[in-house]
Amino acid sequence: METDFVKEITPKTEDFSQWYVDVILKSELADYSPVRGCMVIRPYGYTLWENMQQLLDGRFKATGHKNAYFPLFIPESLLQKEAEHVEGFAPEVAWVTHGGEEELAERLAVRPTSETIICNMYSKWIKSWRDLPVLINQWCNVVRWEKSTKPFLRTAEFLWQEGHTAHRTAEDAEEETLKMLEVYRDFVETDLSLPVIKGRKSDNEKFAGASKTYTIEALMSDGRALQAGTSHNLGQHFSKAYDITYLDQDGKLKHVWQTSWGVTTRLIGAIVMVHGDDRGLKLPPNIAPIQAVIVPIYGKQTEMVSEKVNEIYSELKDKVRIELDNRDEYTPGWKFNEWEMKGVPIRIEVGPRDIQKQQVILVRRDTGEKFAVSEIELLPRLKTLLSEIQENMFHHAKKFLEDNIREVDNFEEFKQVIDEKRGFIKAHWCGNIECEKQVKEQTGATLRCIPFSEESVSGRCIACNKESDTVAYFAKSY
RNA sequence: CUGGGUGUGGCGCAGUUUGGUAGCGCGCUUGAAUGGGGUUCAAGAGGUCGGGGGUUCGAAUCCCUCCACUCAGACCA
Repeated sequence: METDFVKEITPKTEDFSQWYVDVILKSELADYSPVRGCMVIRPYGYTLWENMQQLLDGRFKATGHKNAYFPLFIPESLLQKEAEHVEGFAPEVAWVTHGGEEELAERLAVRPTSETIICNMYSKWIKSWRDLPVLINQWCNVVRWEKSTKPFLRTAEFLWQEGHTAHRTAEDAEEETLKMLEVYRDFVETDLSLPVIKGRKSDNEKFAGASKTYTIEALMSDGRALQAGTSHNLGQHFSKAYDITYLDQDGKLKHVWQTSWGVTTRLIGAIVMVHGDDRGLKLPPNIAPIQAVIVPIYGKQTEMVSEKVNEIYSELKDKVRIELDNRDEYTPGWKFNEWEMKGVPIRIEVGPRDIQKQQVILVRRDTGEKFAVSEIELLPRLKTLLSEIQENMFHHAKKFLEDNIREVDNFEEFKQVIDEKRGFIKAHWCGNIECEKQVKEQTGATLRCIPFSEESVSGRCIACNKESDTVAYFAKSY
């Protein structure tokens, strides 16, 4: 029945990729642009991003970080100082070679990430143990010349935030790395209603130039995993390459210990893929650009209804993010579909019958539930309903995640689950990179993370069958 | 980057096999009625057929080439 509502959206079960693109275009989150691999984030999508930024930025400030801005361009010589890092990013760096008609003496990289230029500045700024820690975040765009792109999940240019910190000791850096991972988990689970698995990346999957990479992994509703945020302990790799030293209390010159961490507009893709359905988007109330929409039903009493909806609107407009849809050229039914497609959490219907009974009709986007509420109770009911929806969306997604984690202890079963069900596979792993590669080659699944939460249980490596007490999550991923 | 698919008003498509100067639905504009799950009627506007080159009297249609989007892989947030 659902497909009858919005005909422009391909059903999820018919073609998940097409469904995803349809939802993004029709709901006006984004559109393709004339530039290869680059999309336009439209006002509706950008407002969503601004809401996300605000909630994240508050958390960064609360943990002592400050925002700054570093240049878009990075001189080639600077980029090349940390070998592993360059090697990792080289294939996807965009280069500026000319200024006007004149060829530059040195090429400039368009930042794929800002470790190198930030480290360069840190080496100037940091002199003493008293200067530490340095806790800086930057909101910006970065460019990675991707071979194949998909709106929000992978584009040549994307928006993100990157935190870069410098610490006195290895322990401080590790603590910061884990603290920010937890900030991400809290934000993504609380405000985006996206349940995640927290863990560490294998050496093979870690960030180019990091000692350790921690990750939060989410599961899309087609059973593929998505890396939703990463936090890196950079150790002293960069401080040695970029000469960031401080004079410690003991009079010795030492290299700082660093971290970096980031999340991107990719999270918007995750919101679409986890919560969306055949009718379109479903947005968590905490970040929804519009939390509730009023749809008037005029009937023959245009004036009376118009007066009432205006009254309700002005009463609520400072208390929730609300919109009054008083367009005359569309029927109520059309509007219902439109706002459902755009994922607005609550719809408020007001018609002549309701006005008589001094009530309004509320409809939930997450469950489709429809019920009457008296006018007096509208505001408090809206508030509680918004948080109910926020939580319900989380629990719904959490159940899906839990239902799609399968424990497997032999390779045949592993292959079968990946082919037939997808989702996360929990299996023992000996820690050997060869075993990890074998799994990838033969099943297409990658090692997503080594979870924090598992107590060590001994078993046998899924690939080589050796004794192992390490458990890992594997999945096909975006 | 490898392999498949697609490109024709804003969107979805027909027309391409067999060359003859572009059509349908939706949307858009104007007006009227309608209004509790994509409402109806009437009148309009809108296209160098993805780009370039070639064959031909004549190309959306045949040939070459480039590009974009998309799907499945490889690489990555």
